[in-house]
Amino acid sequence: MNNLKKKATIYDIASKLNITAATVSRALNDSELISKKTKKMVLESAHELKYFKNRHALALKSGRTNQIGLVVPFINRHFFSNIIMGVEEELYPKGYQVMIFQSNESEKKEQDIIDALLKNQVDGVLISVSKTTRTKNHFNKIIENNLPLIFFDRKADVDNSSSVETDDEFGGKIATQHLIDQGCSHIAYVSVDLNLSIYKNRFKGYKVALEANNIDFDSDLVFQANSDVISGRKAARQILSSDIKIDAIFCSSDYIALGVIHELKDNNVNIPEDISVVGFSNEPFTELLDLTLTSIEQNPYEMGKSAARVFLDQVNANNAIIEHAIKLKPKLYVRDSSLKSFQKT
Amino acid sequence: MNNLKKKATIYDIASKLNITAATVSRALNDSELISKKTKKMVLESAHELKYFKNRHALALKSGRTNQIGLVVPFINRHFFSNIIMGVEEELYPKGYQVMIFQSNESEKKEQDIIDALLKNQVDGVLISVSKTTRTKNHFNKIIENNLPLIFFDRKADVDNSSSVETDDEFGGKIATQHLIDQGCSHIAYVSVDLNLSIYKNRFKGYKVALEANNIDFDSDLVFQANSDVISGRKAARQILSSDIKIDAIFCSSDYIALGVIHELKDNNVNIPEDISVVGFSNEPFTELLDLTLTSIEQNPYEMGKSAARVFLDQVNANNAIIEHAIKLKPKLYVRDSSLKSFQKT
DNA sequence: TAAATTTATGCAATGGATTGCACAAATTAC
DNA sequence: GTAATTTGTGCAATCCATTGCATAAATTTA
Repeated sequence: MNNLKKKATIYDIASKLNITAATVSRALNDSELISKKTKKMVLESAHELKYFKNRHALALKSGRTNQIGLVVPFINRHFFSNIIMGVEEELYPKGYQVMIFQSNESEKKEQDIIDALLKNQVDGVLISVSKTTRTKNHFNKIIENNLPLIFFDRKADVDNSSSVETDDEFGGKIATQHLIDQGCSHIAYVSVDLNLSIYKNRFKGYKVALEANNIDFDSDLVFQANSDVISGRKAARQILSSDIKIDAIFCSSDYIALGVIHELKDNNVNIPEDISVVGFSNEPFTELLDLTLTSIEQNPYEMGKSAARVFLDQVNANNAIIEHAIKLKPKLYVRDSSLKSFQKT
Repeated sequence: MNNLKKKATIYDIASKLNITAATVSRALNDSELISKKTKKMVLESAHELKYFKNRHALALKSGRTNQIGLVVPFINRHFFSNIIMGVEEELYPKGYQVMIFQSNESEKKEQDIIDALLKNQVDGVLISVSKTTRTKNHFNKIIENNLPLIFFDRKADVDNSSSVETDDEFGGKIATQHLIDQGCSHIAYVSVDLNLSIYKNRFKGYKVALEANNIDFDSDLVFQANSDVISGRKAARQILSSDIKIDAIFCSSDYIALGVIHELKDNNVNIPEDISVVGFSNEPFTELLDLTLTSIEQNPYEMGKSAARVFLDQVNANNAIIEHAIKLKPKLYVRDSSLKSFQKT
């Protein structure tokens, strides 16, 4: 009943050719101390018998698994799922399996996942740190095991690790510069928690751009919000109800920008004629809106690829410690919400 | 330099307690032919030494890997990434690792992935078939290896496999019924390729609902489109330029619905007063629009959980062949685009 | 042609856990 | 108190591939 075709092993090849498994192994691994004739025979037989190395035997023997752990807060976020795509695309052809885990933004879960990964003897860990994480003992464990540790998007301060991030300051700068180029000079900034480095850096870019254009920074133009639509609406209401004159709003998140737009429209403010709006992240919905939203693309796919390459680099250097700190330049996508010359056709 | 803490093995426990590894193994596996005393000692030592079973040794010995293959067309689609979440949530606590792969809608890649999975000796495969897949030899290979094969969302006709799908006919029916309940009687239907079973079934549901309400089906009200915004616009233009009177448009995809809405608005058609619009899939953007879109939620997260449970069922039955064919009921989300009583505040 | 090298292969242990079989110790039966 | 059971452990093989060491075969050197 059970007609499983037993998988071929090096012993099958060996007995077929009347040689030993050791010879077969050497032939398959391209050892120099094997005759060309034998090598050829072995490779042919291997092909015939549809032989493939058994990952688990290899892992058991070598301690290396050709698996890496990839930890993200949530896999169903556009940003992270595209990072995953990039990582996979880069590592799969090199024979690595990518094990994906979600921390759900929980430090406890993050710790558990890392324990599990170490138990599984992964060859390295790529991780985007959970928002609630305050300690870094679990990250150090990875380093102590002499495994490559690469942070992407959100990093922790861990010795001997690498990181790939968005150049958020640059993103903040080009967004602001774009608004200035459109003729805006009273640009409000709506930020998410300024304690988080990504938002701090976007804010910094905003200020840098203002300064570069000789526009005085005005702290009254800075507002705080959470990264959601409701918060965006609230921020817009606050802006409108103050007596500050404004001709643009730069939002540190697309969701905030969306809320802002809804609220402005409800108050009969013309976008972008009266007020221009720019978001951040280039979420898929930005180009699906009636009034499409100008935003900053972080290119998560490239971030994933980049993180994967850093990992490969470390592996190729025999896990020698190489600290990469890569910053990827984000890109501005100009759309209806900020293009003053825009004419609805 | 290399201060890797060697991981503890059953031999470490054995020598610490002056017993053999065999005894330790039996104690750890709760064998009945071990004394309570020994069992207790072993469990304590295991805890002390932070012992964990080596997956690879287990896999090598048993041929079972506690890994399953999960194949989706693209992981960065809202629908599929939520399925993945559901699968993980269900299988991770049971000790399974979920290996995620993308077919990119390519039959060749799908075949390669399955070969790789079989090479890796996964314990089962959950897959959503690529759109371009025409053969099923690769699926049969899985069955021949006596492994559980579970299709989700899109299935192929393979003996001894199971499936979890959306009840598309039901979805089509409730969407149509909702429009009828809103007072519509001239309901256009915009379909994607009617050769694909999911669209065929949605269409069927549409017709069933019409019939149940004594509305004659009119084939002139059926239009074809691709699942994107441009196609939706085109379909709407076609509908408007014909002299057919219409009071609702049921679109078999949210992207089509979005294009339809854009086009209708551009032609000063009031939604939902003049024409109601309903989409399908409940994409995240549907509730972010100025005019939110009524749609059908397929609950991919539950689909993933359900598929995982079917897998566990088969495993628990010792891979005995159990053919599940599950249909999940989708749910209607009523929003602005179809609610006639809707009043903008 | 014998001796010294080089080249190619075999032997056997290793990595970690499981399990059928054998056997010793403890328990029960008579 | 001895025989018959039952219970608990140990031994050793197995899963598959790798690799240090030993050795046979082929080649070169003298």
